[in-house]
Amino acid sequence: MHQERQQFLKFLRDRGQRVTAERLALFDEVYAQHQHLDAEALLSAMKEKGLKISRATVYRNLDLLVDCGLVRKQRLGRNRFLYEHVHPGQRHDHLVCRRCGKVAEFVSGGIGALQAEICRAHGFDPTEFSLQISSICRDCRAGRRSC
Amino acid sequence: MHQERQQFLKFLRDRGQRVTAERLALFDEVYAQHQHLDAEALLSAMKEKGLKISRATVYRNLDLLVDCGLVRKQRLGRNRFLYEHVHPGQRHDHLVCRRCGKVAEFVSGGIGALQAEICRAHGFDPTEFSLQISSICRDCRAGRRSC
DNA sequence: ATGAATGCAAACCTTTTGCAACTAA
DNA sequence: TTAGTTGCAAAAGGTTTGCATTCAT
Repeated sequence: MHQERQQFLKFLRDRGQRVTAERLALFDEVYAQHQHLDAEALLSAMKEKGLKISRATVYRNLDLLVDCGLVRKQRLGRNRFLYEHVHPGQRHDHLVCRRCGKVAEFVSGGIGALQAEICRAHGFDPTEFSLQISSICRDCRAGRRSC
Repeated sequence: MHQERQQFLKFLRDRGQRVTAERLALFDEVYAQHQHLDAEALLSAMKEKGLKISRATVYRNLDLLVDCGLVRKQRLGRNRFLYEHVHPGQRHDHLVCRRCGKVAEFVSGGIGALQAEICRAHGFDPTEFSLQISSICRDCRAGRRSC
């Protein structure tokens, strides 16, 4: 995480962008959380801690963290983008419930190779893919409203 | 397609819903197209043909076709839902460019089995999944704006 | 000093919804 | 006749943007 912070600072310097309190606070918040987060959740978590940051700044800087390679941004669940900090080494993908939007993670070595192959066959970058499976979760199948 | 039309009519009758000109026209349009479509594209295609249908009716009846099992609805590309009519037998999945939203289709037997396994392991329905791989397409990698 | 970043509110885009008018059954 | 359907326009939900102000360098 210290290394990631360095990476972020270097990224900013290299592009002539500024190190602001808001950027550092957002970085910290993203690394403090270990689930998938949407921008709104991040914003209210920060406000609850008494940090002063606006919605626009959260959105703008999340995209900056994505450009920096520290954060993955994916359209998961129903309508929102979810963000998560990248875990070096261990890649995982997502299983999303089509009905309630619940997200589960899975790791599958086997699928990785097949995906890369498919990307290659269609001219897509085989190193930058992410995989998402949509289905119906147990709770929704059982008709529970809880999920 | 005649069979699908019958299926649709039966579906409506069974649920006590009505056969309207708009519903039939939308059905026809969805089956006339052989690409992924969003609601807006469908709407303007129909307007161009001189058909009278409103945006709200397009959205409402696309969901009806989904419920009927004739249409797949997926969040692809950047912001929109794309719809496609189901091809019986041959299932395919989608490769989406993260940058420009281009969608390619692929068929992979190998991945199907792995997916079902993953769904099962997490309590998700292994028969109703759909798979989506996001990556960067050739054109975007080349920095072309054309894509 | 000055160009970049922020906050605010308005704009945006896609999808959904309330309601009065219409129409299939 | 009457309950389901339509069209319109407004609302909703998430994200982006314009602009004046503030701030890092």
